[in-house]
Amino acid sequence: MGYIRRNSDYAIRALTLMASSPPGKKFIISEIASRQNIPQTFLRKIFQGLARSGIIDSKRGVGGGFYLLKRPSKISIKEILEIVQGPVSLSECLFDEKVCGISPSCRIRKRLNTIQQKLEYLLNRTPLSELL
Amino acid sequence: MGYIRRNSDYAIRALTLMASSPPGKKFIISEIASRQNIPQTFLRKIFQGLARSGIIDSKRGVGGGFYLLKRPSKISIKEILEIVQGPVSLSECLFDEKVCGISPSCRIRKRLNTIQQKLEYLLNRTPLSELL
DNA sequence: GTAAAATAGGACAAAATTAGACCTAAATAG
DNA sequence: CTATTTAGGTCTAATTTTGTCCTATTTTAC
Repeated sequence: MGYIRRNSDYAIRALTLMASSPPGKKFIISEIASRQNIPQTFLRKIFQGLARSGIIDSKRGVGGGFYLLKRPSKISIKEILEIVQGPVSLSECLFDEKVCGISPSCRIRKRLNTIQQKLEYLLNRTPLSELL
Repeated sequence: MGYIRRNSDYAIRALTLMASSPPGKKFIISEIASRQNIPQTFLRKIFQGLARSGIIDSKRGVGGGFYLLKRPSKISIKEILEIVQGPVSLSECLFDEKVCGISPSCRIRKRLNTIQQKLEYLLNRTPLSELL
């Protein structure tokens, strides 16, 4: 099914579209949604989260819309994923200590953890600006 | 939430347990389930898939059970994941061509693809034998 | 050959997560 | 001050994941 859920997929695509215009340019949901084939109301909700996190900002009313606050080179895929679908994690047990009792000494945990760290590194060093 | 779902988490833990005994040793579901705190009936279903794939084999009747067919050093986490929860994939669009129309030229797709390949590599070179 | 021990397999149910729709509030233009 | 445009927030529907249950089949022991 894929680790990147539809919500973060939409987010990445929408932000990439925004990043390909001059900084500060405002976009209304309906425009992004129709250009990227994303359900409007869903994208709206995703953008609310992105706005709370400070990647974008919003302005209501006529002439309003959303606009990027951060430079595309400073926004990583990892950051987007974390905002939209939560912390990057290969396995639940890496995130939640109490899932299994043997946590600290667990060999499986240790191994998965090193893989996860490499994955995080890869996602972290891929900024939006690389996706244009 | 994590990419590794509960079913493959269970599979990895169960197989790891089996791998720490001499090859050919038979295990009954109820024993593995209770030792690893896994719901019996769920583990049974997971093991059916693993058996179909050839990682383990089963014997019915008295004295029956499941036993490893492949050597633990030859079973990678990637293989287990693929059997239990399907192909490793970072994003749906990498797997399913028809998710978005711009597939081949899509910059996002290309980038995610290289990350996915590295992830696959990492999972592939981590065999069960490393988890004991 | 019958009973007991074990898995196989499929249909079904519950819970959790994801995706999406709908209604409300704010800002602006006239 | 009203209509329009736009985002905010709550709620619902769909899907996926996780799990149960029941019946059938195979194997062994007596």
